[in-house]
Amino acid sequence: MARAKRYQPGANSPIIPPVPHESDDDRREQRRRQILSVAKEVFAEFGYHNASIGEIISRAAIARGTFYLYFQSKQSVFDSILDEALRELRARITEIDVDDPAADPPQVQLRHNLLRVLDYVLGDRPLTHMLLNHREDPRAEVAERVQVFFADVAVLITSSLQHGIEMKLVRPCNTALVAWGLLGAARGMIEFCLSAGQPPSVEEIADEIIAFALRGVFVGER
Amino acid sequence: MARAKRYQPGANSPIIPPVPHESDDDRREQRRRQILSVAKEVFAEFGYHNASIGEIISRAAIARGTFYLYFQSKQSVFDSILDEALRELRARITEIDVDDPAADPPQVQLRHNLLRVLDYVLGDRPLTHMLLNHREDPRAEVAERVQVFFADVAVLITSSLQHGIEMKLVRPCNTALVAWGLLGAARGMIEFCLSAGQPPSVEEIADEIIAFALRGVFVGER
Amino acid sequence: MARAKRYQPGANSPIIPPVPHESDDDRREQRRRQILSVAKEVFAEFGYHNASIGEIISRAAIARGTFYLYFQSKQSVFDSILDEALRELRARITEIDVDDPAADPPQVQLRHNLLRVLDYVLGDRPLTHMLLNHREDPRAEVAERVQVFFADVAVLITSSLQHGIEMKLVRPCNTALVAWGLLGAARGMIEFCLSAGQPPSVEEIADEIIAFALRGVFVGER
Amino acid sequence: MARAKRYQPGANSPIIPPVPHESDDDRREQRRRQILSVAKEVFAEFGYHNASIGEIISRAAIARGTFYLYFQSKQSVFDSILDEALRELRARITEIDVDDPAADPPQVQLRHNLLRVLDYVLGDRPLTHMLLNHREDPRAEVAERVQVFFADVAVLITSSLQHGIEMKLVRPCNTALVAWGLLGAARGMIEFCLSAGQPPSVEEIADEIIAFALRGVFVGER
DNA sequence: CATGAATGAGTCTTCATTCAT
DNA sequence: CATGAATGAAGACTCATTCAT
Repeated sequence: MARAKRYQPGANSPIIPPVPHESDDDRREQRRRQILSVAKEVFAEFGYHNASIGEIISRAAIARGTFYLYFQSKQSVFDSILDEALRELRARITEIDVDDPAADPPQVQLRHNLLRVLDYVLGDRPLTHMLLNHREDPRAEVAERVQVFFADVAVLITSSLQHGIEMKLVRPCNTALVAWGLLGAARGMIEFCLSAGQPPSVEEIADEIIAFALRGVFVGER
Repeated sequence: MARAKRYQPGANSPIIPPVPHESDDDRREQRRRQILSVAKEVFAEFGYHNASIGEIISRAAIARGTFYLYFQSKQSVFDSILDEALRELRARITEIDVDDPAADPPQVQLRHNLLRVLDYVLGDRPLTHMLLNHREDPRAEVAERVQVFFADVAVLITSSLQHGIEMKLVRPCNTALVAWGLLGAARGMIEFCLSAGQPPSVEEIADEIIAFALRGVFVGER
Repeated sequence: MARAKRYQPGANSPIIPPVPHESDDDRREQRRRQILSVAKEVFAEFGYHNASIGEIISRAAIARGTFYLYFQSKQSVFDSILDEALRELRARITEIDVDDPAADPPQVQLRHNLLRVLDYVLGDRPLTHMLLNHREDPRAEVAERVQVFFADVAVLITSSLQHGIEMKLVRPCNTALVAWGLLGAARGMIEFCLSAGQPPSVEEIADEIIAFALRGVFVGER
Repeated sequence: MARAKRYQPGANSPIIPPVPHESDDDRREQRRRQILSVAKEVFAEFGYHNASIGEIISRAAIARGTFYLYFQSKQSVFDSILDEALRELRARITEIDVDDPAADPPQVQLRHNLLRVLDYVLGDRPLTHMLLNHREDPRAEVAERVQVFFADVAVLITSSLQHGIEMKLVRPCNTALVAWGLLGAARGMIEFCLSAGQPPSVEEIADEIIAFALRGVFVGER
């Protein structure tokens, strides 16, 4: 029947659409996401090296071979998780526009960025663990992209600061250094929230970061 | 103080050398430190898991068995490195005294703290690498103590902030959150310096952190 | 002591040579040969692919890791075996000299070659098995060198035939084709001897091959 | 005869087609032969062990399960290929009749045998590759039947030689040894032809083998 | 009959640790 | 004390085969 469905669907099937159950692609994607999700937990819990395929497949309740049906290697699951997260994060970060008079004021834009990022990050503990803690192995494959991601964000912040200085909104400073400081501050706060019993709300965190950044960086009173 | 014991043995040991030739204990201690030093490089270069005993003993030019004569396990060298570093760092961080009128003003005390820490940290790249990047493996053996150390520092900062608020020196805020933010900012800047081609001077970093912290945290104009 | 032996041998050792037991290199070489020998059997018995490291170490009564102390990989043991055999065989095959009047007559030279080769080959059944039967995997790594070896020998024979034709000793023929025929004949006879209950003596085989070759190839009566 | 059934179906099947559309059995047989043909290529190209079901089904453009609808196992496809080849070869080899005065002279009979065999063998490269190179694994499943086939042929030759000696046509010799030699010579020449850029014609090969065999084996001035 | 997702036994390889010399 | 050969547990990955649809 499967064959008929594939090779001569019209010949022996009536009006009713031949796909009552969800499509194969959907099932495949579901499985993939299930494995991905389990793997994320395992990586968060054990770290890349101590995470074993055995643990992953055991939690996912699949066979060894099944894992390799969806991912080429341990490295590749890890990469997939990271890639998706970084893509998602990048999408949530937009450069702050200080030129357009129609745009929100910088503080508001910054707040929106922060809220979007914090929302995502604090909603996925295992993932955040991975992002914050997987910086081992500086020379080799594993940590590379996390580093690169943070570096990218730092560049974004740096150029915003530069811009701000030119517009007299930001006090003159070593922009790169301060950018890394701001980024680090955000990471530090997120780290705190992860380990805190009852973490502050996303809004509170965002506001604290902003208060911090505004006062620490911006010119003028406040 | 622990440091004194190591670097100025003459200060608290009697005049007469305890043995004609270099004492066995000294020889042992020398060897130990040599291994420790090499291991630090290797851990910094490869990360904990990819660092192999083979690499360590090869660089230290000792035999496999010799390594285990000085350390119980791979884990234990790692611990030793960390322990010493953390001890050293703790010794360089003193709680800021805002009560004693004879003491330096808080900003100066803070600056001294920072200079002492940055001095140590930026003077030992491999070590800093380890401290910043070895946070993998949250549940298991490896990262525990790094986490604990940073948590300790955060507590120190938190209580300083608390104190500051009471004395109206610091604006009211979520002290723990801000403490982790400050700590993160410092780490972020240090991380930047490690990867930067020509890092800023220790003083510049310290001043930027302080400018940052003062404005971000302290009350009033400035 | 071992250390003294290495770093200051003269300082604390008397006249007696410090190496009463056989040298470390000798022991290492012994071990290596033992593993090599066992591996040869296993390869001969199971074929390259079905031969497992497990079988080899079990027969050699060594641990898994020990194997990898002496050989980099399964492939590399196999290569070592082959390399040695081919080196040995090449050394036993000398081009037949038909020009030098002081040399033995061609038949005699040929006979010596054959005797030397047969001696070696029939004295090491497992090896011969490997050489005759490991021609699988035409495109990949394994069989390459065996093929190459036989091709080399064929070239040797071909040029001898060519020479022989020029000197009117050999009947005109498709030399390459006949060379491969002669080589095949020899391999066939050897194969027979391996499977025969009581194989003919080396001399008998050599003589039969020669009778065969002489008549099949040489010009004139006989 | 089996061959007739395959290559000249019209010869022994009635006029009326047995079914309106192609019979199910025919379809099945077609599929089977298609798989067999692809598998032969894959085995020839990769060798038994490196040949994967995946490669076979991919080239045959069928599903994994379908393969197992036609063959029990990887081993069994291999066996089928071999069985057919050996059946075919056996059919092309007839014992040389030296008694019947009406029969062709021995040389001619031999030549016919050779031509028939070479025709088949050189017309199917993949198959020949398999026959010549798949002799790995002496103890286990794979190579057994190839060995047996060649042994059978050797026996055939041996008895021919025996007969020839009795009739004073062949010089006295170790018949089994010489039989394997002849067989090996043939294989060697075929091997050469497979790897040669432009192989000699079937006739040339046959004649060279005969020249070789006649002179090497037969009595008298020739 | 056809399909292809799922299975899991089997292999190679690494590396921290031990111990006889 | 020093040595380094030996160990073996652990882990990643492959692939022939099955079976529900």
